Amino acid sequence: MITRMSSLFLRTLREDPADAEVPSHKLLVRAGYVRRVAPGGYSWLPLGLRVLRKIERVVREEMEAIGAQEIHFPALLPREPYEATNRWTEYGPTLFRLKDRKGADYLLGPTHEELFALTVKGEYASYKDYPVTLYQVQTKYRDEARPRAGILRGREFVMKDSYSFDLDDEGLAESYRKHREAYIKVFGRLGVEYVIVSATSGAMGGSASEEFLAVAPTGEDTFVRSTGSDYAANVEAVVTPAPAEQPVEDKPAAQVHHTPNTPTIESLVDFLNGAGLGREFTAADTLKNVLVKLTRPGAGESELLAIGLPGDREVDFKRLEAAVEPAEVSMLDEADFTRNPFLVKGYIGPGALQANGVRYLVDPRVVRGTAWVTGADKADHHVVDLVQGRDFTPDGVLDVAEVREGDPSPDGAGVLVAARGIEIGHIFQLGRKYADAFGLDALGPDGKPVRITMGSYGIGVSRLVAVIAEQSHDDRGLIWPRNVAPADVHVVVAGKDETLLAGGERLAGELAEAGLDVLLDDRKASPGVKFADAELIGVPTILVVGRGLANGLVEVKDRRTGERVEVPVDDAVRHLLDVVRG
RNA sequence: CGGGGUGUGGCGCAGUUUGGUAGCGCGCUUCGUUCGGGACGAAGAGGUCGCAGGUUCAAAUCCUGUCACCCCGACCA
Repeated sequence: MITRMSSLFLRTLREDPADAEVPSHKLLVRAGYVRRVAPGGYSWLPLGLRVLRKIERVVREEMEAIGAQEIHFPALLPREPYEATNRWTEYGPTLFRLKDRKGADYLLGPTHEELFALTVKGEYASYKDYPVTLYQVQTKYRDEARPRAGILRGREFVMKDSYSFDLDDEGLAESYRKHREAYIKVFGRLGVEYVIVSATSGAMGGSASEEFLAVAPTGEDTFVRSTGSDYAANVEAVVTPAPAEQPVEDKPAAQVHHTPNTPTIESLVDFLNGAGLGREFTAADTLKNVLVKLTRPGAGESELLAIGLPGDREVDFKRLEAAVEPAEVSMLDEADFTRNPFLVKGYIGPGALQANGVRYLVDPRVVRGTAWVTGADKADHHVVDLVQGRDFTPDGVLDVAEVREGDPSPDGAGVLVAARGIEIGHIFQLGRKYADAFGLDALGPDGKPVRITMGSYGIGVSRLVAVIAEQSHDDRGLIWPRNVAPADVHVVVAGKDETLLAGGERLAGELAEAGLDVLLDDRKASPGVKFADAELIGVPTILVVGRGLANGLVEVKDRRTGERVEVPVDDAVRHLLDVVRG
């Protein structure tokens, strides 16, 4: 196929758009792949649509390869199924809701677990029908609080979501494994640099879950990996190893000390070390008690939650939010302290919390037998050697302290290092949450119903366009991997001479004849403009038909390396076929 | 939702402090010259200055209100 730039619906921009910050956003707009129409909403222009379609094709091929069958739901959905799973409420303001003319509630689907479960329930009733995996490539809607970075994070985006339905846990594990393998193939074919990390399951519910994160400094997710093993996890999902429990009997008795003007950890440690207690204290010896409010979706009232963690750590609010999902977290205000006079700012200890029925959860490092310096619930007083399991017993463990580079890896091998990533895929073993909600059963061989177990698997298809651009560009423009490039070869006619144009046309025709997609720059622009546009657009191979043609030579340039070779015109097609087909 | 900022031809911006009826670059049209790294000359087309109200002889500019958008933070494929 030949695409002539003289008639292609394309206008490149010389300057970066004013609203773009990240490279992929700037370049996709400048190169004429996408245009913004609304906050978080983008039009796909011809070149952009080609890249999107190529990614979709790779995704479809790998889904079909594991036996998944494509179906397609409406994006506009009725409220009822989401009411049944409580997600109409739990999804919160991120759900796009609208009313029809009769006042009935609708939503624009953010993800389609409900519909898939209902559809399978409607068609299948026997154990002989299972397992089955269905998928769709759909436009999804999420009313993001703040869309940003162009199509990296829009309110409308294309997602491939698939769902597996199995009779038992072993089947689910197998479906999950197949998806995991399929995703590895997809991202491999797309040339994306990524990591697979343990993840939290968020609003979807369910248990086992892993994320595929594309490595990019502009990413919004932080993940860690171990220097000593292949352990990797989203920071939200890092599990802090608990130290061994210790006996409580041999610990010195807890003692309350007058510690004037020590509302912060730093001032407390300074004071203790000057107090002549006969030992050195560090921030890690103190137990900091942080209070937050939790609001459950649909509930009007919030409840207090106290988190106890070593004084050298902060609460990581992303980890906290992930841990208490779907509840919302907020800070306490002055009114909360007034209402709860037992909370003495800067001197809060486990004693008053538990005496007043505040749920008290501690960091995994705060195990039985450990001794702490913590607040004595009285201004200017702290207690030293308060021992977990003897002097206080928390209500449970909550692992939400910040994760630092250099922390030991949870698997015991190596230490953690951090990096940024963009979520491009997520696989879940959902379990029976949705099957329970809809009573999705199969009649077993013994005549008894078997509750179906589900998996849910997503790929951010449109986001991948931006992710690839983010990972593959230079200061001149985009550099597409072969499998997703909008064309195989970009033929630049470098000059307005009729014989050059004729030569370019002829070569383009031969290349197309040989099965390649050709982008032919037959415009009446100067060579400089054409070269610059070719580099901006980013087709991996550029064929220059220019001054050498008089001597029977054309030039083949590699967009990525900049390497150029002259080849005889008569060898050009064969040479390019070799280059393109690798 | 908290903080910061911006609305002026298709795009990027100046003009607003100090009111006098809109300008620059890119892009676009026509003609000529040019033609391997974003050419040059000449002539053009294109703007209710976000919206509403007010002050004034006169408002892009001052006042009031309002809307929208962008960026940073809290949320997610």
